[in-house]
Amino acid sequence: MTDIKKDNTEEKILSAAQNVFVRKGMDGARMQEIADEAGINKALLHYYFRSKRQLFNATFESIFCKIIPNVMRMVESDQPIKEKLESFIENYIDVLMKNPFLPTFVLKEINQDPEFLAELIKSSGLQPQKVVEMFKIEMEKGTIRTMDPRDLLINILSLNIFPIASQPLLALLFFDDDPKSYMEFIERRKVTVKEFVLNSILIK
Amino acid sequence: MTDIKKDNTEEKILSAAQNVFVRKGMDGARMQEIADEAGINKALLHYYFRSKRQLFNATFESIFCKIIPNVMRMVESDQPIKEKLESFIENYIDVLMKNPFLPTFVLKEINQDPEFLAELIKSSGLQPQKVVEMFKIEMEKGTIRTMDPRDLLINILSLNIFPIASQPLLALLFFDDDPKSYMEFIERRKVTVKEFVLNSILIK
DNA sequence: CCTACTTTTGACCAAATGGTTAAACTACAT
DNA sequence: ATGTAGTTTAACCATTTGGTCAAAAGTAGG
Repeated sequence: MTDIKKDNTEEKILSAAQNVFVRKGMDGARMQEIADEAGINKALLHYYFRSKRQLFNATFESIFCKIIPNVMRMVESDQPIKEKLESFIENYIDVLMKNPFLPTFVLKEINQDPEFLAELIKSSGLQPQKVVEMFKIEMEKGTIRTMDPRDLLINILSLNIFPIASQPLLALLFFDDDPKSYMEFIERRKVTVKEFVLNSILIK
Repeated sequence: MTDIKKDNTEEKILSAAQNVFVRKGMDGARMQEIADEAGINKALLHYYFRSKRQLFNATFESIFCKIIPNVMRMVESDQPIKEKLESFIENYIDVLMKNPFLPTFVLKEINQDPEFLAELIKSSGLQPQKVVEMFKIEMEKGTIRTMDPRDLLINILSLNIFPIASQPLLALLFFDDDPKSYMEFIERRKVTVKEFVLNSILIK
């Protein structure tokens, strides 16, 4: 029983912490609010995670891993480049749509603890060089236009992430502040971003 | 004399507030730190701006206006679309490079006070519809590929802003955490983003 | 020099906040 | 039953924080 109980409350805490931290950010979040959201006593937070910082870092890690992972799947697949890119963009936008606040949160807190972030990236299995290498090879094969492969990857990430991270502003500017029609717009981007990118780089 | 002195300290406060708020965010910033940075007494902050919120809003407004303005210049110019887009992208990346923390800051605090943001946009003279209209006309003329004009504008903004807003992360991932070589990369993007966009939409 | 004013300051306050501690509770093994 | 280990809680604490206030300092005109 002991272990089950422990895991249970630890999960409750982490989940509550995610909600609160994502809404309020590291500095804006209150330990009391997290405790309330988890339905437990505040001292218990410190029992499981010693300090606010540690709780925050644990939270950040779990969120960060959610948004990052599937870059690598693109590299390992053996489809032709066009299909690789298509499924990558589509999947990625899909993941972001299901967690629309996470990109904002990550951007917000990127500066908080640089060493921790570096550590996190190292241990996350992310290997951007691999992706860059793959693009290089395709360029040598002549399937896509020659350019700095880092530009290509960063462009794709920009097109995927930014419109979601800045949703409140863009929805206000272009969609009458209606989140629903903005999300429909993002849904359509699964197609339009693919077209935009492929039109730019594909050699026919 | 009265007015000059007043403007002076008010400016000092605003400038100090910008530094601190941009570094620490709304919640992380301390009134005392802002006062120190401005070299004045903390009570004076409340004398000029009644509350932290008001000081923050004033700060946000002044920063927001810095990054937003030159969208409209693109519309009003009478160059052909290709040149319009080229100079827009180049100018915009240039502005962002000179204020690399501002995009992060705006993204961070976009959620803080939605009504205030809406007010701000209204009074800022921003008219995204105008830009959208312009793109539509060009598509009808057949100079650029047909697509949702909002997509086009948002794509360009994404490609310009995101790489700067997420500098700390991207520099860590692709540039050995060396800010200098990352900024050189951004400088090169003045050219490569133009190519990327024009390649995608221009009809030759 | 005096007066009316604005600007600036130091001292102060109540509330909030992250964190601690000692006691109570739980479940299991002996 | 009793002891023991981990878990949970209420009460508490030191510090920080945004904000106030009355008095001092500065300023300009009469």
